[in-house]
Amino acid sequence: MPLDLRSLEEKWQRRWSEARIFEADPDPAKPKYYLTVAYPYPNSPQHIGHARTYTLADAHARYMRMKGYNTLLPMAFHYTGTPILAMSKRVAANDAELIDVFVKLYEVDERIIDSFKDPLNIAKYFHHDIKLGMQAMGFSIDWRREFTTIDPAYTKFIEWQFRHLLSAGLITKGAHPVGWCPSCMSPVGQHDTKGDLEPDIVEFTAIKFDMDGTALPVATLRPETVFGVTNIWVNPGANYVEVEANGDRMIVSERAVQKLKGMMPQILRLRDLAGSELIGRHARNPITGTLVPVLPAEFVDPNNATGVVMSVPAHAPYDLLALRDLKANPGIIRVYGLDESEIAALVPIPVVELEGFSRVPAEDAVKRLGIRDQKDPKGEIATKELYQKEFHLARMLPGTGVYAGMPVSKAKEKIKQDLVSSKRAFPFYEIMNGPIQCRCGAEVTVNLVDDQWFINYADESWKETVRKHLKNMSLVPDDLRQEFENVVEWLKEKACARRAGLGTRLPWDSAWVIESLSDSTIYMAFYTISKIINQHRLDPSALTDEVFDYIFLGKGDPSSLPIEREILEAMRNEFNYFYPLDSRHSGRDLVPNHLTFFIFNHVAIFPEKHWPRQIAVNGSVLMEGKKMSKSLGNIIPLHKAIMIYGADTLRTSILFASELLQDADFSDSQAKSIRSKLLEFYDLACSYADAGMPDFSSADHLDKWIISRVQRVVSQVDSSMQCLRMREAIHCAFFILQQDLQWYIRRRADRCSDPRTRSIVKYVLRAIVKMMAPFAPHLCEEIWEKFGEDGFVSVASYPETDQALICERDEITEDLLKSIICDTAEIIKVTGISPARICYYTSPKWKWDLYLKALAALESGVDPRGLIRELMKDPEIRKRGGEAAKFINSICSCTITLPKEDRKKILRASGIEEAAFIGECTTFLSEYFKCKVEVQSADLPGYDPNGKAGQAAPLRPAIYIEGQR
RNA sequence: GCGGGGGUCGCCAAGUCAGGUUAAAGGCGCAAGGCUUAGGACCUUGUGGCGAAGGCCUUCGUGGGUUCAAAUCCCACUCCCCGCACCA
Repeated sequence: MPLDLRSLEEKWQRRWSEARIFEADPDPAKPKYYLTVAYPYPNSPQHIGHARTYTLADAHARYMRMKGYNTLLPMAFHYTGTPILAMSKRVAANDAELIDVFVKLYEVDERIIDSFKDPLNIAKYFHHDIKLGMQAMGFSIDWRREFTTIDPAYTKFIEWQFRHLLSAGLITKGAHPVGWCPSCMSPVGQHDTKGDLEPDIVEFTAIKFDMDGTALPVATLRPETVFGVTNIWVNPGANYVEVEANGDRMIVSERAVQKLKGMMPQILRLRDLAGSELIGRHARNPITGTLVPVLPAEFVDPNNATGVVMSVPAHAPYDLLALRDLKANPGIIRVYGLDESEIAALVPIPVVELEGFSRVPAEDAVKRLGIRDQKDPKGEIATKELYQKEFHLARMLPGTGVYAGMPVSKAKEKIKQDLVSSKRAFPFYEIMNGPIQCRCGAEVTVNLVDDQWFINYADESWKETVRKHLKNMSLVPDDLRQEFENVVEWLKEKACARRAGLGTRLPWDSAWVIESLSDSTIYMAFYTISKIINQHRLDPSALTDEVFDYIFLGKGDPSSLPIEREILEAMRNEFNYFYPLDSRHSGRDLVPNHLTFFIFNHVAIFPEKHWPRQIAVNGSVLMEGKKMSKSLGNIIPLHKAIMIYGADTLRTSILFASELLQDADFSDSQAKSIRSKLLEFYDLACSYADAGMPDFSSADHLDKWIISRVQRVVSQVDSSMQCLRMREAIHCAFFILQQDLQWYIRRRADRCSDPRTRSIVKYVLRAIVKMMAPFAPHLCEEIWEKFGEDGFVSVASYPETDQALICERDEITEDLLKSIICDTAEIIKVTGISPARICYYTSPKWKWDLYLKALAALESGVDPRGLIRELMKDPEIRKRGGEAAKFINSICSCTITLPKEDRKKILRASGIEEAAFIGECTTFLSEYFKCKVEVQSADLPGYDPNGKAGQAAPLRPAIYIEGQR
């Protein structure tokens, strides 16, 4: 009858919970290990991708627990944010697409979907679902510490954190552009738009050219070229509007008026006018004072930015082309009554110099690409190319005042700042990937929020502290260090609050809700006290700043605080015991934000001794080689996957799929194979459950070999686990060691039921069970119990290597046997002989001497190039002449390529009694090849019809096979 | 553009930092044999090419170079993925 994995898993989950083995309390007698994983956002069920991070952390926790640490792994739920709110709005609006996702994909009962109009119900639903999944996966979590980020106590904690940041001067306020829905009157993120488009906001500089008291704001991405303006372009066929904005009069395109409303509080529409009305008028360049004409150009897009463009023909291909087109078209000049001579006099004014280009780089670009006129689509390419080259490589020319000589990349920022601060220009924001629609149907605009709160991650002294601490932190894997260092450098102000969503209100400005990446930076500290808050149902109002100051910082007088002294001290004690955090786990997508914020906030709030020690990061999960996505329909919800494969299989498969940072490819066939391997292992273990304790003193060669292998594997797996190389750990503990065990059993074919053999097999199995317990804990508990062991394997001690049980000589000889078999089999295969008699000739003594000499020489540092010469020095060898020279040649190449460890091993064994050993194996060998097997020493071979004995080398006996082809 | 990661023998994937355990682990798939009434599972073997003796040849994105020795070190090129923020 097949083993019912699910009920077995539930049984052990129940027993763990009853025995409370994963509940960790401070214990001064034991070293602690505290690790956390990023808590989930409950807006959808978790899937296999989420499971990877959690399984990794859990296996890590289980390993540390077995290593003797008082290990704490807590969990909470991140309710903060807007996506849940957005979903509830869509439910309220009866959005069929979303409801379909809930019902079909997430398998939510249709009857409760109506309750999802309340965002809290969505969060609670998936919170429950995710928690059940975590329990079904067997995660060793201390659930007494669970909380959500909208619990009043947590809210108090976040308020405390933010007041600290504020008083440390790390909170700033400023203007910030956001994607905005004018109909919903709220900011839009990716999840609020049709097609889940993230608005790509780009900042133009609108430079005000004065035209008789009314400004023409020319929008540009290249404000540094304002020195080279020859004219202004407007589209004669477009509609323009004169408006009053902040007391300024200006003329912009019809479409730009709407956009301006988001950026300026007061927009008054004065009059409409056609673009053509502007043609022929003149406006003054605010930086050079030059008066330039307004001219017509079709390439000007009234839907882009202000719809008014400055013309810099020296550096902008379109401007150059449009000017050329106009000059070549006297008809147009006449239609608008323009001054032909004035236009003829307009020539490019160079502003920057670019190596490899003439004074008018736009000319070069146009020529090289063979662009005809302003309608040619290649103009776009030329513009991009020139923009990039000039931005990175060009310098400002002497005619540009204080900016002369500056690289363009610097001058651009500087000029923009100067123009804006002197009110000669203003920033104009445009959505580059637009038009984007809000889910409500309205078109998304840009809104300039001018009272946005920021956490100032740009603060230089803060960064410096973070840099220093980062150097002391362990990063797993360390490959990520560079990336973290880069992120610390790039980080700027982070908008830390929004107008909507679930979460904690800013304590000093209740119109704002702290957003999710900002309220999740130091909550690992909160777990240490949430157990006590939950147990005592503490009144959140008692959690004052002073209380937190005392618990987390040791500040203030505890007797004056509004919490019972005993409870207060218990909280302080929990924190002091478990902090600092020993390891923080998360997916690699959180490196540029959460994980870095986590370091920043810790160093800002806590004293140095409580700064985090380690970050462990894992890659994501692919399904059958493809990225998981709703549209591909290849997202398997976790609870479904557990039903299909079982928790142990899932855990092992995910961790075995790839090493830490790589994306792990989950495949059905791989998982099924892991499951059958686990079941097979269970069967094997059960059949040895009643074996006795091994007696190492009576061990023979083969026993010593397998015992030695166990030591090697244990030591390898232990070090793999330490650096979270779980794939490697499973590989060695489960696959490699089991292969060795198979070999052992096969070699013992004749004496498999012998009690000594059985006790040795059980000894190996016991080690595998322990090493596999972090990965397949339920199955391992079951075996552990069958083995008659006391207690849970989950809290048993991790296996240790016993150096005294490593037997190098037995390892060498067993390897020798395997290589003999391999060689013999190859000869049989190639020659097609069906063997009747196999003779082995072991190496003569003089070859062994020479071999050891070669090894010793290499070990003492002799250059491989000089090895032959070194060996030839020996007079004994020279006496042997050609035979020796030939042998030396072959021995050199094989000793040089021998791994260092093996060289040492063979040297330490200083020779092997090969003939005696192979002699012991003849029964096995003749069984293996189903023929007669004999061994002779090549020193004096008795039977050697083909003269093979001369080929014998140390650990490489000569082989002679007789038989029919 | 800036930054990060990656291209390994059908697929997945170790190995690269510390060059020689490497024709290159392991898993999957495939094939043969064993077991079985059969299937599944399991065990053994094979899975670049050639080979009538354990060998030889070619191979780790491409092209060069360093070295007694290169998947690994250096240079150039090429292709793919991911992040760039207010959003979890």
